[in-house]
Amino acid sequence: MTQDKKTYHHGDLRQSLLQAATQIIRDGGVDALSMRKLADNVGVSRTAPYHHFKDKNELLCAIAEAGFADHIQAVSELPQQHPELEPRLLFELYVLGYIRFADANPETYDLMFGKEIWKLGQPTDSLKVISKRCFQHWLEWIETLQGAGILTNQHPTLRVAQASWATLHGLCRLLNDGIYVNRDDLEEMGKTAAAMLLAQAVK
Amino acid sequence: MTQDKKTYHHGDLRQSLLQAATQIIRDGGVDALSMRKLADNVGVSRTAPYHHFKDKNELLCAIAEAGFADHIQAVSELPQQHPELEPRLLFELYVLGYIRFADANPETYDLMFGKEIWKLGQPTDSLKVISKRCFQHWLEWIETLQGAGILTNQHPTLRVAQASWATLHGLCRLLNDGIYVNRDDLEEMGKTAAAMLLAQAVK
DNA sequence: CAAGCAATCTTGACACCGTCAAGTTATTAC
DNA sequence: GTAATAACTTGACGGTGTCAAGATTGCTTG
Repeated sequence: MTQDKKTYHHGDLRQSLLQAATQIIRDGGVDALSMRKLADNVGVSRTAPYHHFKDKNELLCAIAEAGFADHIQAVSELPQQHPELEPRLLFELYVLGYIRFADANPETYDLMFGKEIWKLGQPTDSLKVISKRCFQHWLEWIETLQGAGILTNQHPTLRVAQASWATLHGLCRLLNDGIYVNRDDLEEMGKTAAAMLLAQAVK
Repeated sequence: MTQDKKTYHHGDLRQSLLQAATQIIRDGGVDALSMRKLADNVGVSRTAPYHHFKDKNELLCAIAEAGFADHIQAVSELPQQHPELEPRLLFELYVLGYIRFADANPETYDLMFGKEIWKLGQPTDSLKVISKRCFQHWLEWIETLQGAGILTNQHPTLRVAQASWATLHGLCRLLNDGIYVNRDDLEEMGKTAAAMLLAQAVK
């Protein structure tokens, strides 16, 4: 896969690195990504990437950031794409969309919400910002649904948002990590989860 | 920390390894555990551990297994310790117990339900058995609660069990991985989650 | 257009890691 | 007591992230 060098200066190394890294991760998981292999893959020396990313952590943050951007965009489009849908169905669609994203990009999802970055590494400032924006988005929607009376009002918005997010997140993790939840159950699980969250509102 | 060797044969290396490994993990996380440091820590050569565990994966499985045993025992004791409690409160206690366990032993929890073993490594047969038993336990309880009418009957027991587990698991992961859920919110979060799951039953 | 400076990329080195192969020592079984 | 076996050792291999120092190039300013 090593491509022969043409010029001393690569030209657009940063972008090439991100692209190649994303591909490697998609193929073999985060653990398949090493700075050396990545560099070799792009056709530069082992330490060349360090001129564009302080360290591996920063590279991973950049990938996660792109993931958040994708996620936010996909989610933002939903209401506009289905303006006729009533809130409950839209909510279900959102839930399914969330789960499908995690299923389709398990490694990116892992990076976005995993301990690799948040606990072990140290999230970039820009990553912090965009991840917060992602949750904020959810929070606002939960508030809307609470207002519309289809989500419980008995708990603060923040709590409901956290709890519901946890449900989706937990589902995705169980699925992606390969324990307790089977891939075939995905769609049904998503609908069950959505229904259970919504059932809440009935007083 | 290296202790000087006394005899060529250690005597009870397997146990010592497990103990030391658990300690290392508790202190510095799973990533702080290396076979070499572990061996050094116990006072044997680098490859001595390999006579008791096929590889690192098997060691980790053994630790996770012990974690499951602890968890199952703690949970099994609950109903006996509080026989007077009504199911709803018992449920809340269970939820809080679950979360507290994850909070008190984040690294073990990670090992028990994380991809390190289930996705990347390969779970030991005995680990598979005990983890299944753990979930089975939960499943049976959910069934009981469904029977008592304090958990929804609108979805199959398996689905409800998966969804509720996912909620707890997701909460613990967000907390332990350091994203979206703060450690100070723990108790309140647990109660909210328990309440949201139970609110379900109201028809 | 030339000179110098900064950005980019290189090789070399270091300290780790998991684990295989082959040799050594102690314990156990006959 | 001797043979087999389990427990443990050192040596080695290929892999990792990343620091330091040097080479090459492109850009800026005079």
